[in-house]
Amino acid sequence: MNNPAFASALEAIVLNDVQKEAVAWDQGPQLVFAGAGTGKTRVLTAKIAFLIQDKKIYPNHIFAATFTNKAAREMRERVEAFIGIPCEGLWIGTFHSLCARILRKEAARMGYTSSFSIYDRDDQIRQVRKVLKEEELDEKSMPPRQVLHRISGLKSRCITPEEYDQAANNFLERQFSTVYTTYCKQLKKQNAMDFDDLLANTVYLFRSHADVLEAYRTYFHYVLVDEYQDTNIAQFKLVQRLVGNRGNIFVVGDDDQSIYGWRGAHIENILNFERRFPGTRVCKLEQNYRSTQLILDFANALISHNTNRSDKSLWTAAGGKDKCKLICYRDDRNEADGVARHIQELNKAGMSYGTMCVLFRTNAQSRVFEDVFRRAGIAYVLVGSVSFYERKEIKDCLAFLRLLVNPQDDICFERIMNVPARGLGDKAKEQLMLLALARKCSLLQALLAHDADAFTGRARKGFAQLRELFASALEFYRDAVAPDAMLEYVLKESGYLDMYESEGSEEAESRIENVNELLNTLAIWHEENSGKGLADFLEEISLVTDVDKWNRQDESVNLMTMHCAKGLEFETVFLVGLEDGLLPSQQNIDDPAKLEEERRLLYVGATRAMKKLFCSYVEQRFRFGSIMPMLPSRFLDDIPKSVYEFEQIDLYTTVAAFGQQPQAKTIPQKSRTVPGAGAAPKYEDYSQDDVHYRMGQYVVHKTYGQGRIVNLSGFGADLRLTVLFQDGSRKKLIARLAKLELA
DNA sequence: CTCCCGCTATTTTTT
DNA sequence: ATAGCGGGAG
Repeated sequence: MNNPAFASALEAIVLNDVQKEAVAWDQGPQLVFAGAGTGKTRVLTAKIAFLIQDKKIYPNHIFAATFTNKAAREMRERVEAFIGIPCEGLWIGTFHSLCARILRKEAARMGYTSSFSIYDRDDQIRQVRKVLKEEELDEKSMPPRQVLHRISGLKSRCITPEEYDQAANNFLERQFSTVYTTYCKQLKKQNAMDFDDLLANTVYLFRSHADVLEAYRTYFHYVLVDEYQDTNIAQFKLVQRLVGNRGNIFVVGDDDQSIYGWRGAHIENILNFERRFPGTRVCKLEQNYRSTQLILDFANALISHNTNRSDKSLWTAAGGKDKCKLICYRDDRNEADGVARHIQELNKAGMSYGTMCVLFRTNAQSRVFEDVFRRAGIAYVLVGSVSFYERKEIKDCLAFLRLLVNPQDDICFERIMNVPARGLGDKAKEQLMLLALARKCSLLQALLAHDADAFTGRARKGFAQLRELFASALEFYRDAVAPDAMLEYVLKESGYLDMYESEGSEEAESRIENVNELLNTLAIWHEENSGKGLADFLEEISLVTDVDKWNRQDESVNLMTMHCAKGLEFETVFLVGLEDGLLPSQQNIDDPAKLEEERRLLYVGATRAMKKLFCSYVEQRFRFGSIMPMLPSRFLDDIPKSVYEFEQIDLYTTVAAFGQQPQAKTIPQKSRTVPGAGAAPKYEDYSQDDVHYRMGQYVVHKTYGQGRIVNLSGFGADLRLTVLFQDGSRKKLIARLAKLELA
């Protein structure tokens, strides 16, 4: 180490000897096994800072892949705080967003334009359906989801349709090969990539363009990868190409926390790292700074039953007094009641709701907890689940915007062609398809190129309307009209909002609200990103997940899946639904490798806990519309009884104890819950960055002027305010973004 | 072509 | 239980 300033800064963040060694080593490839809570982020931050300050590498020459955008953002902030200068140039993000960035730049080389669409699952399913129809294959014998899963598997291993076709040697494989080939061809024709393409195409780009690879390889002086155990083969190939034989690579991971095998993650990447990168220096971080020894005993006992792992064992210097609890409840409703009771007890003892978290295997399990918490007046945040951007009405709006950016996108076109209904059904679509085929262009382009005479029957009028709509919208787009104004115009002209307004149902009402929220978000985004365009907005939202937006809140209990919880920590954790068939999941119960992944998932859940860990299972559970008997998870057999306290909760005592709690007056709503917005507020005001909003509060907005808060919904990052402004207008604002001042 | 009824699968996890 | 889909009627 030759920079004294850095050396003292390094002292300041307090690293143990192993961590220090990991940071300061500079002789080639490095693999750091970082168990749960062993200060992985700290090491990674210090490493990047070390490269910049001590090794004098410019931030823009560093390529750092993290698992979520949130992690990337935090890492960037920490590095900046550490070295004291901004690092905008640092290439840090998820593999997907980093690849998208490269591909937008090099799109022409790959036969795309830089405004290519990114297809999400929903778009992919639609595309697969379309292919199956074209190839006259039955959806029953080839379920789109399964087809997609196989396609994704191939792409994540960088197996091209040509390569697959050559290896296909029976009827079924040949049949599938046609589907795969057509699917890829169509995506390309539509100037679209799916999530897997972002990775695979970057690999292909480097594979087929030596000059491009050379340029990037020279550009990036160092490659770092976080959560390396969850990388897939495409990501490995990408890293391998970028690094070449220079050995300038640093990866951090924990094979015990590999939980994404089902989406192509290749645990061998980390287990075979040393073989792939000769001369690797391996460090093992085993000192845990998060949990009590009692929690680690539980976790270690569990994970030691896995065979496919590198040997290690977490320990901590911290003591602890609370033994882990295992509780058996009668049914799922009881379980939620019991958890709620524990939460309220802890809360009374001075622990804020935000320090607690309920973790489950499947999203569907959140329902009961939401119900019970709402009634008990416990504020909660549901992370994940159906995200805002996956809602039907939002996808419709976005489809329209995406079409303006990429008019080749037939999937988007078909989605909104007849929404609201304008008499354009399958027949009409066929007419248009023929025209598109003849001109070798997309559906939208075909529509724009023909006047009404080209169509017959009812389609005539419908297409004329649609054409008008797009012609003016495209003009707006070319003139760079503000995106929110543009969308607003479209929604009005197309009658999209009228469609829901005339419906009058509660559901339609909430859809309109959501659309308004999108308009708001769009307006705010536009205001904050004046240099950027619609295409940037679309990319941002397509690669952002719910966890990325999650912010720790003091006043709400967190609800999420165990997958979502990776990388997070909470003082108290409730692991619920530990039953055979749920965890481990029924579909993974017979495959030893998959079973190990399920065990790791439970391990990840348990190691989120800092002080208290409550585990529970039930005797019967409401599933698939009926009550099913359940047995405790087989994983619980792995754990010696001495490690936890067992308790059997009798139905009647639970109900009695819980019945004494004051019931909230609110009528339980059966309508869908907006993430984080459905909880009945327990307190009147919400704190957010030290700003307290409450009903009736007078506020000042930068553009709308003075107004009064007339409604509050959601929590934390999702806190929404309805403000009645002086000019009489009523706006729904996202508190986090609106930057209101208190009047 | 659209609407409505009844059938079906869905619940694994996500960039 | 429920959303989403296919099939049949209007």
